[in-house]
Amino acid sequence: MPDAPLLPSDLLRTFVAVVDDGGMSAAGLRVGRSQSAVSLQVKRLEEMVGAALFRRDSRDLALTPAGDTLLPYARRLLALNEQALAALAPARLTGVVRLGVVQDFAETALAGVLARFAEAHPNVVLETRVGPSSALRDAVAHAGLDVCLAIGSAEGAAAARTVPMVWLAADRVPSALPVPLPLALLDPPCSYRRAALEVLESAGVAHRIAYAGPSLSAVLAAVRAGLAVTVRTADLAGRGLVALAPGEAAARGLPALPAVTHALHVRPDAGPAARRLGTVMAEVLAAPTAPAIPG
DNA sequence: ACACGTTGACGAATTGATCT
DNA sequence: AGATCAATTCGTCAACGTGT
Repeated sequence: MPDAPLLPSDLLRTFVAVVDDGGMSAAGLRVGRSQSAVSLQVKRLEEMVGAALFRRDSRDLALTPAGDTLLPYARRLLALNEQALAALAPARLTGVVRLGVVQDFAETALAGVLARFAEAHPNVVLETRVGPSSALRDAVAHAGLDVCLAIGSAEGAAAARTVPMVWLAADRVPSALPVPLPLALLDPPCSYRRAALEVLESAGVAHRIAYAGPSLSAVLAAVRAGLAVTVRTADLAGRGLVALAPGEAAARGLPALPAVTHALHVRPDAGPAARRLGTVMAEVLAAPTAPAIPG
């Protein structure tokens, strides 16, 4: 006994397109075939199933009972086809992706992004580097990195979002801060450092740099210890740190801060694995519940 | 006249049989 | 196993038929 014929996916896709679009000409536009090719494909499918699928009443195309029966199966087969391709897609990505992030991102959302990406794309090797925004952007521009998350201009970025800067202090911050205000800041170049110094100077608030260094962890440790306050984004709060609400900050004589832009840059000729990482990170940027991603 | 589907002619790509 | 060639498949284009 001969095997039953297999229904080709392209014929099923055309069949569904004719139903959904209400005609062969429109279906042809959708499936990228001429109208006559669509007509032939429908005819071929009808020959394979041994029944007419459409009733040709004048110019109206209506499904026959056989067409009605086939339609849900066709949709399920096409959906399964898509699912199979989607299931195989992660395994197909291979290669090395070089990612650069600023320290704040390394302290917060990076672990989650790396875990999520590694689970979905186990054959991709991720090389991650932490550095200042300007160096990261330069590296992407000169092919030293494939993807980077930096702060600053969103020009040319694959994705971006703006997040408010906040004053960070130790858990039990006193209602009256010391004068001059002790600050813990990263060494320049640092957008947060620049913003903090600018708003304090323009507001005429006396201040001194109590701690400065290249390590964000050390800056946060100094704040946690109550030695100083600093400026970052709210997602760094917790574990002994609080983000002061604008009212709380104003009550302590701290001036309002500007917002900061987080920008995702992807090398224009990056490979598919790097582009996929860029998509994952853009989703993190766009997610309303995701932690802020400071630079 | 126009829109839409069908049909026939033709060409390119693919498949399968055959040969070396 | 690889090369060759005829048969088959499937696409487009153009002409045609039909209904509005």
